[in-house]
Order: sequence, then structure tokens, then C-alpha cells
Amino acid sequence: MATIYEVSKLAGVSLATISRVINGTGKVSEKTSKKVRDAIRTLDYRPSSAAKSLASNRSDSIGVLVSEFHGPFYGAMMSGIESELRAKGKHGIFAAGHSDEASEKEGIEFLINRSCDALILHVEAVSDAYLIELSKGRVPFVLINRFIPELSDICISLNNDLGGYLSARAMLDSGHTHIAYVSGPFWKNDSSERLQGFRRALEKASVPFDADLLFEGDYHEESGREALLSFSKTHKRFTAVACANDEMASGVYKAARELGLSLPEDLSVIGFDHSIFASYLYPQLSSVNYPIGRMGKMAARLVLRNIYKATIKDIKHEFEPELVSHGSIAQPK
Amino acid sequence: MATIYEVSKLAGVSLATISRVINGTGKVSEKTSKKVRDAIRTLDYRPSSAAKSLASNRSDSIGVLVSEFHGPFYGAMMSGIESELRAKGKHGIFAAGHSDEASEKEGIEFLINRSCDALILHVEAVSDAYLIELSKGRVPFVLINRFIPELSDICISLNNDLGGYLSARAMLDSGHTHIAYVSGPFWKNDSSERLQGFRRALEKASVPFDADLLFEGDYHEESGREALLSFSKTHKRFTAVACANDEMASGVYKAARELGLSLPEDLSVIGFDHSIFASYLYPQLSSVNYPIGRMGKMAARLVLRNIYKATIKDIKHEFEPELVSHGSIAQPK
DNA sequence: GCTAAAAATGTAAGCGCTTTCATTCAGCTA
DNA sequence: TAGCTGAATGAAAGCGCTTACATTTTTAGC
Repeated sequence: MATIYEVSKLAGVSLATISRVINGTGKVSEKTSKKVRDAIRTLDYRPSSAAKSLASNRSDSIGVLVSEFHGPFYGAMMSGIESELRAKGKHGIFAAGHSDEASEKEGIEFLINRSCDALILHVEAVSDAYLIELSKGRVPFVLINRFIPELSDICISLNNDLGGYLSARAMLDSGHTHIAYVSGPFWKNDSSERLQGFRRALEKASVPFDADLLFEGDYHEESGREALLSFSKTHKRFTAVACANDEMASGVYKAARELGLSLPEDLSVIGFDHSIFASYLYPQLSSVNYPIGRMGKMAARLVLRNIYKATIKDIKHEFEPELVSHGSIAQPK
Repeated sequence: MATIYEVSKLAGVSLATISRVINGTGKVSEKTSKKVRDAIRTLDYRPSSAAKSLASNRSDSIGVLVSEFHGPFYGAMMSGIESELRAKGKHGIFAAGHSDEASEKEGIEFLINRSCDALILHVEAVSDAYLIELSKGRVPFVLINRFIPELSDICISLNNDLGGYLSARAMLDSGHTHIAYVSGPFWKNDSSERLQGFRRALEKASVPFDADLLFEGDYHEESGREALLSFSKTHKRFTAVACANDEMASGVYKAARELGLSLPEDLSVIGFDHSIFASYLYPQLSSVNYPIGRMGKMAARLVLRNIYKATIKDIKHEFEPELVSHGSIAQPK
């Protein structure tokens, strides 16, 4: 492997000049620059990133902690982050936190030890206090899908309240007044905010909220199924179910079929996230769009601006969800 | 940030000894070792990975090229790779190749420049010749989901032929003799192997194969839809459709509904991959299981063994798909 | 207690860059 | 022509580790 010394010798210039040409720092005459580029090409020279990191104290790597690698949600997020970073010659180091406190902390620790220049964190289990403490540390980071007032300028979040509101509105607009709600875990911020927005819409429409028609799921499919079965057992009237994510909505579909309900005639359903598979369901699931891909890109851009001083315009911290209508909502009978 | 010098001073031992304690190389008395560990804790010392890489000529990072970040398939693969690597203190640098030759090459180039110790490649568009040439280069790699005879010991592949065979068998066993096939792009190896296995099963059962009932899709949902519409236009009899992946099977579902066919009574369908969303479809999709998560783990282990000399038993190069039956196959009418 | 071998520890030379500061050089001005 | 200026380039000191080799200490055998 050729080193910078060999390039220096072949091009007949000093190390400093080679470095300047490669990194575009400082002034180099066109003539010299060409000699250097030629030498680099001749030797197929590739700078050692380790040496570069050591000398410059930057690794050009950004640690990214997601909850899971699989699933449409994180895939879109990672994809957005990667494309944005790579365009600027940086790269992501991805790790999974599994929505578990110990595991998330370990993931963060791992990434810090990898000497990342910055982190992009999608964490659910660690406390606000922990993150505030972390923000005082050596490694800067950005939070995605989370809002902490004290750290507002490093947060990229979704207006979940609005999302919950939209999902209720969609049902109300179709004439439903008996709407069950399948929530995510109450302890998760996004969950509780969505629920809150949902209730706000009902209140505003003077439609009562029935606590028996609220179920705390875990964002997985099976809990959606359990939710519907549980609602059904109450023998209360409900013509629609709003779910805090698409997977649980899929579970609702399953239970509905078990109960012999036909969709959407007997039951209208709405999801949340607008994941790719929402379209695989039949009838296609109406959902509240979560622009996670764009948010991932934005998180990356925030890092590029804050850490690498890239000139990035339009940084946006809060994103708005939108209703996406498909065939899963009908008028109530 | 504390450096190894400070640890050395505090513990009262030489640099070499610190290094030995940290890396478990060479012998260190328990007494000394404790002093060192205490000093490390006191100073919250974290070795600089850049310095370590520079000095040792290893980066502990493995480049991973996938086609896309999203989608259940790559998610499971990356997940398997990451967990395996992280357990050994290594990490993956993931990049997307988008199934496009230029983009795949650029991704490989990017990862090599990132000074990865090795690569795990899921590439579809680059030629065997290119990979054989690459294997002579400086950076070792492992291929996943691909088999090249000349590189057999660095390939982790699926027996796609068997998969195609199983999918045909499932239909034949249910009594179908008029089976349409939705293939992936013919130029992709996995595609053509699956098709070949499929035809082999038919031949063996003396069931004729009708070229009009073969459609070359692109592995995306919409092409599955197009396929069924196209079969339908031929007015040939077919009671079952086998698809080269689950997404196209989902497209077949959609088209079937457009055509007023009820599933699975009027049409039996089988997919391939057994992606997570196969269960979201209704009726749940029978599929041929692709153990991509396990294969990802195996690729990582192969790297750990070959590059880092980890002692890993049971390296397995070829995986076998299995039939997973759900409600999407019925007897022909 | 003496010696040889084994175990433990230390010394110091890199690894391949970046970056500060110094130096050179060409072009002008007076 | 001497002196000045700013642009272009070079010299060299790190950055924080690993590791081959040298040295010291311990252990064991007699």
C-alpha cells in the first residue's frame, strides 16, 4: 500500500502539499496540484483513514443507534441517514438498542468507544435525564423521534399529538362516534402523545372517550389482535379502531376476521406510520404518514452542519404527519 | 481525554503493559493487571481506536454492502451480521448498492477506502469476473446470497434450486397441475436458479410447463400484479401461482382481488423468502423460508474466523430453504 | 545460595497522516 | 535595485497506540 511518503517522493513535493491537495485545504498552484494528482493515480494511493483520524482527531464516522435493524421504520430511517452521510464522505456505524435501557446504554457506549465524531440516537428506554447528562459529555449527538425541551436544538421529532388528532379526525369525518383506540406502551413518549392528540380531537368534537375502548398494546401485531378481542368482550358498541401503529392495525385485521367481521363494512381501521406493508393489507390500510426517511436525512444534515460545519440551509426540527387514506375506513352502519 | 501515557503514569507501569492488559496479549501478573485496571477506571480511559488502528493495521470494522436498507430481507441480514460482530467487539459499516453495477462498485470502493478489515457483500449486479479480480486484491471479503465456484470458500448461499423445487412441490402435492410462475429478473442468479428448480419439479412429475404462464417480474409488488393480469389475458387454465418472492405474491393477491378471484379457493399462491409481512397478507402466504438472518450471522462468523482468527466451529456455506405452509394454498377446483 | 530458564516488564521505533510555523519565491513599489 | 508583500511550499512535531526486542525479576532445581 502506497503511503503519502511515496506520493511525496514521486511528485517531488512535501507531505504538507499532498495533504493540501487531497483535502482541499490551503492554496496549491495548479501545476503542483496536477503533479500530485498524477502521482496519486500512478501509485493508486489511498489515504489511511486511521492515520488521518489520529492526526486530525476526526473519524468521519457517525454512530447511529436504532431500535432494530429490521422493520420498515428503521430501514427507511437508516437509508435516509446513510445516503446523506455518504454524499459527504462520512459513514454511519449502526447499532441496535432493542428498546431496552441497558441495551441502549451499551449501544451508546459502544459507539462512543468507536470514536464516532457524533451520534444519531433513536432511543426509547433511556431517560431524559440520562440524555441531558450525556449532552454534557464529549461526544455530540442528535435525537430522532424524541423531543426534550432542554435539548430542543438537537431534536428531530414528529408532531405525534397532531398525528393522533388526525387519526381521530379521519374517523369522525366519516361519521364514527364510537372509536376504540389501540395505544402503544404508555411509557413511550410517542405513544402517549398520539393518544393525547386522539383524545383532543374527540373532546373537541364532543364525542365521549370510553376507557373500556382503550387498550395498551406493545406496538407488535399480536397486541393489536388482543386489543380487538378485548374490545369485543366488553360488548360495547364501536365501529372504528384507531391504532398507534400499522403493525397493531394488522393484528386488528386478523382478530376481525376471527370474529367474522368484514372490513371495512363492519369495522373501520386506521394505522399509524404508513409503513410499506400498510399497502399489503387488505383492504389497504389508511394510516398517518410518518416521514421517517426524511427525518433521518434531516438528522444527518444536522450533524453535518453542527459537527462538520457544512453549510446546510433549512434545518427543520419538527415534522408534521399527514393522513393517508385507503380503503380501510367506511361509514359506520 | 486520557491517553495511555496517563494510565501508564498513574499505574506506574510501561505502555506495553497497559496494552497487554487491555488486549489480553502477553502475560501480566494479576497484581499489575489490577493496578492497570484501576487506573483505567479512575481516568475513564478509552483507547483511541484511530491510534490502535494505525499501530496495529487493523480497524476492527467490516464493510457490509446490502442492496437496500429497507425491506424485511436486508433488515434481517444486517441484524444478524451486527449482533455477531458486536459480540466480538467489531462493527459493521453498512452501505447500499441498489442492485446497480456502478453503484455497487462505488459502494465497494467506498468501503475499501474506509479501511475495513474485510467486506461482506450482497451484490447482484457486478460480474463474477469482477469479484474474482477483487478477490486478488488487498481486502478480503465474503459473498452472501451468491455462489461462484472459483470463490466457493467465501460464499454463503442458499440452495435456490431446491427452493424453487419446494415451491412447485407444494402446489403439486395439493393437486395442482396448472401452475403459473412469476420469476424475478432472469439475469439474477437467484432468480434463474429458483425457476430452474421449479421446472425440475414439474418435469419430474411429468407436468408440462407452459411458457405463457411464466412472467419475468422485478421482485417488486407491482410486477406481481402485472404478472397475474398477464396470465389472465392468455385465457389459459391455471389454478396456482408460484412467485419468486413474497412481494410479488402480494401483487398477485391484489390482482386476484381486482379480477374477483377469491383466495385461496380460486387461486393458490406461494411466495418465496418468508418475509415478515407474509403473515400480514390474507390469507396468510405460504412461502419458502429464506434463513437470511442466520446466513448473515454465518457470513460474519466466516469473517471472524478468516480475518480475526477467532475459533469458530461449524462454518456452513450452503443453506437449505424450507417450505412454510399457511392458508394460501388450497386444492384446485 | 547459585544458576538457568521462565515469566514479567520495559524500551523505543514506528504506523501515516495533519498542521503550525518558517521559509522561499515571484511580483511590485518606491 | 532594495525592500516589501502575499502566495506557495516545506520542515518537523506530534496524534496515541502496538510490538519486537531487551532487560529485569521470579521460580525452581540442586
